[in-house]
Amino acid sequence: MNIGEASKASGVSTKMIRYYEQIGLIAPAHRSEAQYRTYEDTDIHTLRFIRRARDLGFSVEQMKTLLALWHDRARASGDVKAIALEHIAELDRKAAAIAAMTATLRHLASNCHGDGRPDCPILDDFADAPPESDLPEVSARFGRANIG
Amino acid sequence: MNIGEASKASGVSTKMIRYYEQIGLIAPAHRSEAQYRTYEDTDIHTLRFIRRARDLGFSVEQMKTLLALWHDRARASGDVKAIALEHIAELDRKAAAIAAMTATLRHLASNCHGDGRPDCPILDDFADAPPESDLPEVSARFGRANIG
DNA sequence: GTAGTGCTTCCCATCATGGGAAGGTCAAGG
DNA sequence: CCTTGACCTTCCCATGATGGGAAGCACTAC
Repeated sequence: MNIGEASKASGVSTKMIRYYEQIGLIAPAHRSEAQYRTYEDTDIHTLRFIRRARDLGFSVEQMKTLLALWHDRARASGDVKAIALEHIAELDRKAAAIAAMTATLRHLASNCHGDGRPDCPILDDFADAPPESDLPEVSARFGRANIG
Repeated sequence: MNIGEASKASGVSTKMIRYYEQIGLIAPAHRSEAQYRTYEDTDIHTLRFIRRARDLGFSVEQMKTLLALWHDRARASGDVKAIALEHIAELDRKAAAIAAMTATLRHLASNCHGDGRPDCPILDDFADAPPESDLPEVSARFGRANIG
């Protein structure tokens, strides 16, 4: 199976398959005589594993660990669960950051009549809200939310 | 006021102040004889505005528009509200994507006894879950969630 | 044998942010 | 007056995961 077929079968783009190989997430693919990468069913299985983990928001680093645990038949399920729980906690933190943003924005928007008049509480808030040091809020605790 | 003081007064790092100037989000600062950037209170006001918008998750492009509207005394509040609502919708989409991930992960983790035994439903799911085309789920609708 | 598709590698872009080097400037204290 | 240290300048590079695209082979179908 060439890389294009492997991509279709796994749902991982050819670009990403090559990238994952380059950074060592997956082993270098076998090559045909013409240096084409070739993939077996087991490789597709691995790629699907990666796809699934990626869809659940795991980073490449986490996937490296998960793949190692997957290949280690003697691993402790607690090790896997710990990674999952840590990731859940991280996602919860991001969700909380987003929720805080939307709550503030919804409040501001609800006070903005949103018609042709220039008066706008949203801009007023942006211009006059106290700097974050006054409120130990989300952005202070979690840093810049890289969710944009 | 030099850039360091402006940074402390606004909560925007010196690096980012220079960057915002470079990409045209803010006007080039006045310079001292020694080419040091100097800032007035009005500049700090603008930087705080940016800081606030950034903390609420707005992109640089959105901030550009918001700043333009802020400086336009004749703007319609509806224009501002539209941007805010669109941003809220985007944040809600991301929150939904995160919620879907955590729901799945929580379910998998709850079925994982998480002790020293190797049996692990989490890895089993990763290895055997059907490819995403079977389920028109979050990742398919919203693309790769860049929330990681 | 040629057209078209697929593969290869290599470089560049994203977005917002930080790190760090090399060198100029300023204020305080000896 | 000169040194020291803190500050400023510009320039380059890195992040993480992903895509775009070019130049050049390889393969397939007709």
